[in-house]
Amino acid sequence: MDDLTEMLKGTLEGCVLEIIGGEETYGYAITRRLNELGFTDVVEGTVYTILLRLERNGFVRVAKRPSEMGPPRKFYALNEAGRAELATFWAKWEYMTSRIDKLKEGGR
Amino acid sequence: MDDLTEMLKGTLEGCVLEIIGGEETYGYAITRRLNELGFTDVVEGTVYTILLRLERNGFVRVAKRPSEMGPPRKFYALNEAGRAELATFWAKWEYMTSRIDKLKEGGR
DNA sequence: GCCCGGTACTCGGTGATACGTTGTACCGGT
DNA sequence: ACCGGTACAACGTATCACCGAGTACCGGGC
Repeated sequence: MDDLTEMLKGTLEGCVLEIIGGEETYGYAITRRLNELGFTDVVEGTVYTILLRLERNGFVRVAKRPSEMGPPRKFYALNEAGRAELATFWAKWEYMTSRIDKLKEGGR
Repeated sequence: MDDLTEMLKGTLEGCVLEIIGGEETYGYAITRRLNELGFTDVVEGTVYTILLRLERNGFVRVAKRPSEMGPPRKFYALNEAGRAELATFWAKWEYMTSRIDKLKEGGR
């Protein structure tokens, strides 16, 4: 699939929130997960900027833990604000997709 | 619905393409149409920048015609390249939404 | 005749976001 | 000792939607 970057703006952060909401995890693993999901072009640099933004905005709690496979990992988990943000994200997603699907169906 | 601007990036242009694809129309009317559709915050300035971009990228043919309700209007219609671009847009949209819905359903 | 609101388009600048690149650093296998 | 995989951070870049100001055409009310 060719370039999705513009279309992912505003939604990729939501995807990361959803992944973190599912289980406590870390940047490198999140990138792999997104790649498996089909977002093959998403690179680590992108995910880390999102994670730093989430941290700065107070949506996550962070714990640094050693790894057996390399350097230490920063594990992220949603806090209360993060769960609220995730809920608004899905609400917006639902709203937007329904309108666009309506437009696609030739909705007058 | 609160701010959708980030989420609309990359898709709003596709919406405009779809609207133009339906019938030859002009900027002001496209804005009204988007507002009716539910994208209430989309303003004229945004639509005009998209239209100029479409023109610059050779996706539309343009015809200026007088109006009985004010200044002359610039009518836009899709050309061959525009129809192709619209098709790719919907392909990307389909691709992206399916992946994200899978993520939402907890798809492993 | 004059202003005002609605119609219609253009242009310059702003902010947010994903991406590219580079750099740092830990680790195991050869 | 080197290399590839793991793991994070920081810089700059491009694109896009938005905002604001400006220009201009038109009809109706005063």
